[in-house]
Amino acid sequence: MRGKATLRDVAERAGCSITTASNILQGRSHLYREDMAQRVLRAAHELGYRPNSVARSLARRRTAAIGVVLDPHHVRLTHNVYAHDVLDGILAYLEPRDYDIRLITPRTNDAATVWRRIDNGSIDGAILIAPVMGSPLLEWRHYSSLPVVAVGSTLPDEYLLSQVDIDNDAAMAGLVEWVIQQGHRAIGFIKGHPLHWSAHQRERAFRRVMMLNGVPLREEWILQGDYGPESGALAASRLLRQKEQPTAVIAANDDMAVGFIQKCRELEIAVPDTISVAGFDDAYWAQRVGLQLTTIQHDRYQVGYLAAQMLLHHIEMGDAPPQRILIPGALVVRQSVAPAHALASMPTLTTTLLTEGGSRL
Amino acid sequence: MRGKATLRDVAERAGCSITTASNILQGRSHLYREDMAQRVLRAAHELGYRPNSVARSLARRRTAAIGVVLDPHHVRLTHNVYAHDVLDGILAYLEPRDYDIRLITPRTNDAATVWRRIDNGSIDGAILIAPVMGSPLLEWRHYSSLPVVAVGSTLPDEYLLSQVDIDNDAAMAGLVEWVIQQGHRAIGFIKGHPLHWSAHQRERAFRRVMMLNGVPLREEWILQGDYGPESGALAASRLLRQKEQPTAVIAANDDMAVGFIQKCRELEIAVPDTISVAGFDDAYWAQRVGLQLTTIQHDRYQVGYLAAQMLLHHIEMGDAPPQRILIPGALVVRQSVAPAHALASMPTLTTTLLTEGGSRL
DNA sequence: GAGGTTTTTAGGAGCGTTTCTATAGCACGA
DNA sequence: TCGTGCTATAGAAACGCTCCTAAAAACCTC
Repeated sequence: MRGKATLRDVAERAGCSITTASNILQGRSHLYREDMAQRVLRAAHELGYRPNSVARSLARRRTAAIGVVLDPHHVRLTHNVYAHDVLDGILAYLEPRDYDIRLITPRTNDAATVWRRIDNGSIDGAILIAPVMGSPLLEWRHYSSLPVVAVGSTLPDEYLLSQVDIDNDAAMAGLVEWVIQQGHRAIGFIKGHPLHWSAHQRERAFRRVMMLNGVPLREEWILQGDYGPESGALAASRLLRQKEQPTAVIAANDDMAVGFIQKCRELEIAVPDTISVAGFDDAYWAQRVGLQLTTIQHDRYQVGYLAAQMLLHHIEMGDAPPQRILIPGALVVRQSVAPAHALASMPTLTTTLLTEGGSRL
Repeated sequence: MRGKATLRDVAERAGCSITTASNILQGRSHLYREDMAQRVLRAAHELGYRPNSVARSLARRRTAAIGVVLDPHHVRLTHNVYAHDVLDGILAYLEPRDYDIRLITPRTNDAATVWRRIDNGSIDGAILIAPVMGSPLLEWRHYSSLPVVAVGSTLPDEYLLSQVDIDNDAAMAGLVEWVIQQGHRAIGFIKGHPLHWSAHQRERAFRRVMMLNGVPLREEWILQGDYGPESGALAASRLLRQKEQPTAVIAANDDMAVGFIQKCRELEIAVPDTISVAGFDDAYWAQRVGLQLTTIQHDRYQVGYLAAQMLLHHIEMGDAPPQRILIPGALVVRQSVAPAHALASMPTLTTTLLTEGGSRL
């Protein structure tokens, strides 16, 4: 019984036409006499009428739903911690605006299948979560004319995709700068996953700031990782086996930094006394485990929130030119990095410094 | 141009009726002559035709979408770690079956609004993520006739909801039993969030097994927590301030156990040498941080997978009676619990023991 | 070559809304 | 008495698809 009452039923019970019922239920009751409006509203209430959103979408040619598309590369949502916070931000923005969210996780690279699942009339626009290099999703403009915003990957302009991301370059630059200021001249780096744009941006910033400060870059101290903690541990065992070793290591993310530190503990190498370690991301779990990781904090929630906002704007405005928002990160100084030559005097308070602001395309 | 070709366009181009095009594109080409089928398929391909899923849903009276509903209580998805794994399992089952997922996060308790958002014809069924006590979602049967499966909360039978959950009772019983077998007779407990069914079930199992084994229950060692790490730390400072202290503490989840251990470290109390600590859940982040937490591992992914399977079954079968699946947990022995009187001989290998199996309603 | 079967194709009524357009009914001034 | 301009309401055509039913075409058979 419930959930099956249709507009026709309401109209019938109120003794009016479907048009009338529709108008009044959409809030246009000023068009009608007071008592008519009351009759319809009451009828709807008595029948427990709920408008069928599918029929409405068809008639309106708008679905009031947006798709959140996970790159096929991120096989499991779980393993993409990034996505959770972003999703929260998206939900927070969209929920009060009565938009629905469709979670789309293509598990194939077959273009026809992927696009049939994404652009089949069921959404008004989409947010792409961290598309990686070579992802079929990057060819969006080629397969779909739906508005779209990419988050978590700062993409080259030629893709013509709107984007919201953290400012990887500026944030990493600030971190490296700071480490150098701590007196370190022998600094290693653990790279992120080679298919992630962010990995390259963070590495590039590292190299640039090192050069600019005249600190020698030693390739044997720049190790490949994949953003996973195990790869950090692996990098540690590789690095610490070398004859000469850096006094500080910057990992492209916290997970690898934690893996690195774990391995150091196993090998009984003191952090930060013997070697300083910095991370990036300010991962939730790394914080509450007493590692006191010096890292870059950034607001993933806000990334999602702004992405949703930008997407709705695109949906309403029709095709606006692609836009890019970069959100600045903040350096969080904890205790995993010590001054290079004054190991005794470590900062005891947790300090937060803003790195330089974001930029716009 | 793209994404706008309609069935009519395809039919026109292939020189046939809409019916014919529809049938062939739905795979019923055996009804037609080979060349007709080819013509239609080619036309569709040339036009880049993609069936409009909204229109299809309306006509078929099935949406091929299910809703994943987060309890309003879990304000942020992020803070509900549980949900991620479950969602992964759901996605894994549903994606290959061409079902869509709608993420629904009601942020209000107003019934009309909540149900207008959930049961408005846009989904064929729903999975409820960990509804808490007093949640409006529990009145599902009262507001909706859609098939539904609850996960993460083992609910009383009277709600008439199908469920998939881990077997909190059996798993906790196994853990407590094991701790007692390690020789502990002075055991404390940190309770989970009072609105979560699981918190009560875990506590009840703790009390029962203690009684059954004739181990004295000391209420001053049974502390209220809320599943968050801070509440574990708080419990630690409360407990460790007492004149008499337990030799082991069981926390209702890992987050609290970790908070507890952190606080112990601060207070320079050795774990497990002075006090043993066990957790529950085998949280991802607790593992890779060197805490070596003895805990209960359970397969949240499978919970999601089975819930999705059960839901689809309900959708296809019409109203089957509510069903309940409880998945057994596994005791993972690491190093945070030491034998009560032989602190030197701790297990060095990580061992996994299955607790007793699940049960069915 | 008429009647009967079977194969192949088309017609058209939904599905539940929205929305454009039309039409009563009525008061008004000219 | 006749438009004119309101206000309050209804009709009906979409939206793009599915699917039940029926018609047309082809193929037999005697």
